Amino acid sequence: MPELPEIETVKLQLEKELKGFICKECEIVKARSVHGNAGLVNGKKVIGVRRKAKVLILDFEKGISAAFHFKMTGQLILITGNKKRRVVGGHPTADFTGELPSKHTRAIFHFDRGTMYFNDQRLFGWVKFGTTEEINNMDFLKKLGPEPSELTEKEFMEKIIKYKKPIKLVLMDQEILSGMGNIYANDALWEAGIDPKRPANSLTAKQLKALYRAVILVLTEGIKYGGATAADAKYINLHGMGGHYQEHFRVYSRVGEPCSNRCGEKIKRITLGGRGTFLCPKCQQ
DNA sequence: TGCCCCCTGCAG
DNA sequence: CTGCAGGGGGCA
Repeated sequence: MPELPEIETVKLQLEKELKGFICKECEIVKARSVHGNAGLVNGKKVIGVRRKAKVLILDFEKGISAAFHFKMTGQLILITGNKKRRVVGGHPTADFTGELPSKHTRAIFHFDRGTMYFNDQRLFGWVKFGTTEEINNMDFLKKLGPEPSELTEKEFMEKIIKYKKPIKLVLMDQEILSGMGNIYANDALWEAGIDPKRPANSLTAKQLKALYRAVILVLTEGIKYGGATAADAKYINLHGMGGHYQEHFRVYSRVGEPCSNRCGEKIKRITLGGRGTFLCPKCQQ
């Protein structure tokens, strides 16, 4: 799923595209993907688009909001009046080019100037409706830790050093630090030359500093390249997909390939916390 | 903190 | 067929 840079990309696009659109009706296709009262947005204008970690929030007039979590396979596809597919976010399924609604469509926003489809193949994602206050105060958002960019180097170091679990799991724990997922955590650890299995509290000050820089670097780069569309290059040319970070993966999904621009060792895949973990066994210690 | 689970679909 | 997928919750 989309991690912070992917959601940020969708946010930036929707901010330009969707502001001022009036939602005539929100149609629920799959009830289990929709929480709260979708009818709240009917007849209301979109006045803002926000992001908190991996959660995308649409603010409507009269104090109404809708929060999306894409989890692994969620996506939004906006088709404007001229039938052009404009804004997409999330998993690279055939839905980007196929008929809409697709079999993965879970909710449809019928706007005065276009239609937006919330698709989610694996049904892990959700959209939650409520008053803006209810959305702002929802448990999921309140439990999130700070995003890396909200911390100074010193604050980052003091926070990370408190945990003894593997550093990669610390980076991915949304209650400690929010926004990073599997791709960027893997790449940041390579960038900093740190073994993902290292207990966080065993890192030296020098390594923590390098990690802070690495985390900020890969997230910034992710946003700059419009996120990562997919690990597999075959998706790159699909219409409407703007992400290019996958062309800059350091180790993520690159098992067996050489540790490029560094030692040339073969990149290895292990499992950590149940997730695929990629590393260079030679230059990550 | 470490497992197992929620789902669907695709590649090997 | 098995294993794997950008997330996260619940359980011991």
